[in-house]
Amino acid sequence: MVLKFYNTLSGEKEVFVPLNDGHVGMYSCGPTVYGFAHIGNLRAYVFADVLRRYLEFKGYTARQVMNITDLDDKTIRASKEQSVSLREYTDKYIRFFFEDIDLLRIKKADVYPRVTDHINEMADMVKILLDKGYAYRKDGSVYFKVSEFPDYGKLAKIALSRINPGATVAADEYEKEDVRDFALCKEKKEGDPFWVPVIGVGRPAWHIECSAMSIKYLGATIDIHTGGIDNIFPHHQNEIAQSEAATGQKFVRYWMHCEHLLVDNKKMSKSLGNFITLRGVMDRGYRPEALRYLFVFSHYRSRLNFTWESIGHTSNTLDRLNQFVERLGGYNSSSRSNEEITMLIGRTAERFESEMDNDLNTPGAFAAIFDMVGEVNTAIEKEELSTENAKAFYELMLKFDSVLGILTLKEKEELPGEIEELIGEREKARKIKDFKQADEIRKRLEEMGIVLEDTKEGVRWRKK
RNA sequence: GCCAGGGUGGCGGAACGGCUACGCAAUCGCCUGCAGAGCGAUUCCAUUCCGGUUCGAGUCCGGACCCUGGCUCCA
Repeated sequence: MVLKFYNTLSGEKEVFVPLNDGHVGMYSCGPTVYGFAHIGNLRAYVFADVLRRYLEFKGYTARQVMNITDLDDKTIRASKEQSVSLREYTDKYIRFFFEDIDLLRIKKADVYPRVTDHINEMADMVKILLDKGYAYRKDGSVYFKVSEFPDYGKLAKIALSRINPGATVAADEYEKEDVRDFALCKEKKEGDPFWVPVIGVGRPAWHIECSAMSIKYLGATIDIHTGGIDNIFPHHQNEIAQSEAATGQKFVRYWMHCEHLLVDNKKMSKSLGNFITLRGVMDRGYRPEALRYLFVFSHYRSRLNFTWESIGHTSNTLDRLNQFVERLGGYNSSSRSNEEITMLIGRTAERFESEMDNDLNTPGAFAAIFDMVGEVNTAIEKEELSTENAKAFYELMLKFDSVLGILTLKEKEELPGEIEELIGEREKARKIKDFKQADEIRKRLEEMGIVLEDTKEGVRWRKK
């Protein structure tokens, strides 16, 4: 099976071959920490997470870097408004960011570089660009000279000649030589932090940070760079120009972008009142895994329409998947297996992998899983599933979940003695068909948060 | 205005030009002391519209309508 990814740069699915055998270097555009992340931002992080987990599933080791943008107009303005230091202000939202990704079971990247910790690296890079003639100073700012970089526009598929300078901005509003040029460093402003001592200009602009930090932690050329689709232009386009101009080497081999998330078919915005955060989802009583499932269930290159109805459905599916896996975990039967069911294990594993190999086709992977679930349930019903089979399916589900990250299996925890006793009492009552007593105990347990389910293999409990 | 990507059942969401994806919801039955889970069956004219190519179109071509994003330093 061949792993393929859609590369924004070529506009095609390409066979994935990392630069170094068995190892993948990836950079993911991270948060600007001036407020809570909304679920659209979170989708992009979950996408990067699934990608990374799948690379590991395939046997690669991955080194992942995600930037934290703590220096930009928004963070500066907000920290000033609240009269706290920039650091103090952004620390708060960095904490929230890490809480969110923990809740969504996103694996930690290897490095989370903060922009304010890498001013020197950026300055060095700007200096190289100035020395090489790719950049120029103008009134205290530094700009990248787009006309010096012939491939500019290739990623975004915008021809330089087609950029219409006067379309949206008045050309003479900016003191650039060419309106298409973009800022590497911004002019010093009164009261702003200015941290580019090396070249004596204002603070670095947005785009340069990803280039400088990516090169520092992953080298001049990386395998994969991820981000939201709205980063393609100008952000990623500018990253390519800066980085390749500075190093003379290819910057990114595979560009992968995640589509937008819509809410009720509309763009999320505060004014529409459809700005949703993970906390907002949880306040409505949904588990973080339900949101993650919604993300993972759709393809990353499709727009995802979030509705409260859809996340409600999602929750039900998750319950059933969890129960299915738990049922397998505790399965014990004298049933003999047959060849068909044994072959289903390998067949499903293969299907899962070939779907995922196809540019992370998670919806297809889920179809494989659900087909298997149905067949296994039928086998249980027909008493054709052996204990060994169940164990194999159980392990297979856990393996899939190492990529998907949606199952919440109850740990094999001991119940308090009191509850154990009640369950025992209820079993006794059921044996002598004292159902009134049995139902009463079940009700009491439910009030204590324990739900009982009677199955062929005996009574099972789960937390409410 | 320009550029790019889209419009699939009640909802979500897949699909090398070809064989009911899948999930959720709904209805009925089986199982169960009951409940839950599970199983079986079923319902619903699903591919935005109009033409065309083809033995065959959700998929390719042309046109229309609608949606989303981008269009340079946070408009």
